[in-house]
Amino acid sequence: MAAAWDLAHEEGLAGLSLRALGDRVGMRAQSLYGYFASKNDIYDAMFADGYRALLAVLDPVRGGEAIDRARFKAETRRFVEFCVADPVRYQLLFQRTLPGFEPSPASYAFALEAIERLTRAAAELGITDPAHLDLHTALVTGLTSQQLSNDPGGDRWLRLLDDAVDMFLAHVLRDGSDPDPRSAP
Amino acid sequence: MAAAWDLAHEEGLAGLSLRALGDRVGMRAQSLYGYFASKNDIYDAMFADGYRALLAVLDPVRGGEAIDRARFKAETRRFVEFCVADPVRYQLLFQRTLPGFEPSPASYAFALEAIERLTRAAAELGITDPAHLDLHTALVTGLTSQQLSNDPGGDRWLRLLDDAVDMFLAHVLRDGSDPDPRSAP
DNA sequence: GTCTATATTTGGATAGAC
DNA sequence: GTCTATCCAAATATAGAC
Repeated sequence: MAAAWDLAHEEGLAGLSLRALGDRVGMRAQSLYGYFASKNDIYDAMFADGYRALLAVLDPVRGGEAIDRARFKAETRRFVEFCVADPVRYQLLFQRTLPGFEPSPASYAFALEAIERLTRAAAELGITDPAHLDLHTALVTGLTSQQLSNDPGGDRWLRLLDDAVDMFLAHVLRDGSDPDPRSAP
Repeated sequence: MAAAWDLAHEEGLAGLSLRALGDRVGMRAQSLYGYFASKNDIYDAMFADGYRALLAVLDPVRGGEAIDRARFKAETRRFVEFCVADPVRYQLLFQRTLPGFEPSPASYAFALEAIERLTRAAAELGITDPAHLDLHTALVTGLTSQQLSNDPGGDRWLRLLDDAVDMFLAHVLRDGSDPDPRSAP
C-alpha cells in the first residue's frame, strides 16, 4: 500500500501501473494478483485506506459533550488540512475523475462514517438544515480545490478558512453573537 | 473539435484516443497529425475552445455601467451553470487532473481574459480585496464541484447559489443594506 | 507465493507512397 | 491530405511451472 501511494504521488493517480508497483515492491507485476484481484481492487484498498486516515484525524465527538464554535472551526480546519496535505488522495476520495473506478460497499462504508462524523459535529452546533450542511461542504471543498489547483503547496486559500467559517456561521446561526474573537481583526 | 468533445464526454477526458477520434471523423488516426501536432495539441485546442465558450457566456461589462447585486449574482450564476453544464469541460478548464497537459500561452490567454472579466465585475461592486475575490471563487467552485461530484444532473448544490452569494456579499460588503429582496424567504 | 512466458489490447507517433 | 504499413512502448491479465 505504501508503495502504491508513493507511485500515485509520483505519476498521478491514473498513472499507477502494476508493473511499476511490482518493481517498487521487488516483484513482478503478475505476482500482485496474489494480493489484489485487479487494478481497481488496489484503488479500492487505497480508497478505504484514505478514509481510515481521515477518520483518525477527525474528532470522535464524544456524545453529550457540547461543541462550541472554536471546536467546530478546528474540526473544519483538520478536514481541510487533511485534504490539502495530499492532492492525490483528495482526488481519489472526493473527486470523481478516475474513469471506471467505483469503491466497493465495504470501502464506501468508511466514507459514510466520515460524513456522519462531520454531520454530527455540525448538529451539535445547532446546524441541522441539510442545505446548510451542503453549503458548508461546498465552502470547505471550494477552498480546498482552489488551493490545490491554483496554489499547490502555498496557503493562498487555506488562510481564508477562518474568515470563511465565520462568514458561514454568521449566516446560518444568525444569533447575533460575535464570531470567534480570536480571529477578529 | 466537435467529435473530440463528444468522445471526451463518452470516454472521459483522459480516455480520448486518436484512433477513436479518427474513426469518428472518418479518418485514420495518423491523418490527424495533419491537423494537430500531438494529442496534447488537441487538448490545447479544446482548452481554448472551452474558454472561448465561457467568454461568450459572460457579461462583457461595458465600461461606466454600474453593476448592482442582482447583475453580479446573475453573472455568478451564468458562470456556475456554464461549469455544471459540462463536467468534462470543467475538468479540463479548471481542475488539473490531466497528467502532462499544460495549455499553451495562446490558449491560456483566453483563461486570463475570463478571470479579468470576472474580476472587473466584482470590482464594480466594490469588491477589490484579493482575499475576497479568492473567497468568491472558492465558494463558487465549491458549489460547482460538489454538484458535479455528488449530484450530477441534479440541483442539490445549484439551488444554494443565491443564498450563498447573499452570504458572501453580506460578509464582504457589510454595508447593512438588505440582500436582494427577490431571494428573501 | 513467486516466477516465466505469453496473450491481448491499446496507445501515440513516424515514414513514405499515392 | 489521406492512406498503408509499421514501430515502439506500455498496459492488464491469465496459464502453468517451480
